Amino acid sequence: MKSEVRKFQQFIQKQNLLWSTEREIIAEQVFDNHFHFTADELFIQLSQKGNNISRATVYRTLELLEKSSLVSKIQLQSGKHLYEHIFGHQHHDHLICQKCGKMIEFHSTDIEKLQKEISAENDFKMTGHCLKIYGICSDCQKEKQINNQSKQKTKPISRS
Amino acid sequence: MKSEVRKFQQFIQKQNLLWSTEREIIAEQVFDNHFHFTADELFIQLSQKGNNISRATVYRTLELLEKSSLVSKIQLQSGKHLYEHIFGHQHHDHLICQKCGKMIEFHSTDIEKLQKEISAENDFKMTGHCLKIYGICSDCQKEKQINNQSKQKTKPISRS
DNA sequence: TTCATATTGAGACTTGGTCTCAATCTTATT
DNA sequence: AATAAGATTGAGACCAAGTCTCAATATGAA
Ligand SMILES: [Zn+2]
Ligand SMILES: [Zn+2]
Ligand SMILES: [Zn+2]
Ligand SMILES: [Zn+2]
Repeated sequence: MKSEVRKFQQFIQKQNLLWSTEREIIAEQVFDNHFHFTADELFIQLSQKGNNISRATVYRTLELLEKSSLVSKIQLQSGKHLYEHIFGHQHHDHLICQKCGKMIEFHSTDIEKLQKEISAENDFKMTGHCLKIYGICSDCQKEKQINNQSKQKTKPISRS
Repeated sequence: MKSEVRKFQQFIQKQNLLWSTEREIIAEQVFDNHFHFTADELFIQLSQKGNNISRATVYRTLELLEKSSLVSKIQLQSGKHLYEHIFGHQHHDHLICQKCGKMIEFHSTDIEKLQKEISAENDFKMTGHCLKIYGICSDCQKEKQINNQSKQKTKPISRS
């Protein structure tokens, strides 16, 4: 069992919930995914590996993983949600390419500090934040020129 | 006709679209709403005033209003969307109370500048951003103490 | 082993929003 | 004012993502 999965198990037990095989299988898969994924993509991955775990359980478990702070959910402008695991990594925010969907992670202690200051000024007890910068990544900027000649060479990711 | 509505009309015409009575009625209502609202709330408001405008048209017009930059859409953690009009105001971001749904607007030129720097460092052509700080507003912090005696006095806003 | 309780799967259901298309409206042109 | 081309609309079907229900099953404590 991966160490992150064990952490999740500890969280579940600390909450007086039960540790089920479904929860273990789902968590293993989540921590195997080294990129952002949707709930449904995860469900399909699990199904394809022969697990007969229902969509409801996948959603329920993702919610628990989020509560455990081992996984975070990202909202895209389209309204869709992505998940990513956090291996005790530093918190990060995202640059999101509106053309190809690519996400670049960054962390700015300056921005984080400013947020805390703004919260304090407003007598607001900050619990979290969400910062997404939208735009066009360097690859897609280049592609624009190429596409002037040969239209639409790479397929855009549908989900973005 | 409100001046913001006239601006919307100009936008519509500049795009070679048609200025319909429905678009005018919807825009008037949008600029009458001095708080954040959902698409469906707007639809109901209009219906209650006796307008027979379809949900589809409300959604279509909100999309146009967004494109015209007179209105902006805000995504909540819950996945719901709110709209707010922007009367040529300065761009702003939000502190969002997770208890009562209250939104406090703020603007930080420092944060904006840092975002531009981060984008430049990543060779990313920034087109927009979304910053939301979540937490508990000062009112709700106080209420916590009151609630220790008399439980749940004010009803939380469901949409948050 | 037994029992109380938590979890699960299947699929109905809900929500928020989009799409379709015939009827209607707008605008430009006569 | 009449016409015509094209844009917009309303009604409701449709869709995707996610939640809910509930009977069957699994878990963990005693
Ligand atoms: Zn890109
Ligand atoms: Zn990430
Ligand atoms: Zn509050
Ligand atoms: Zn606002």
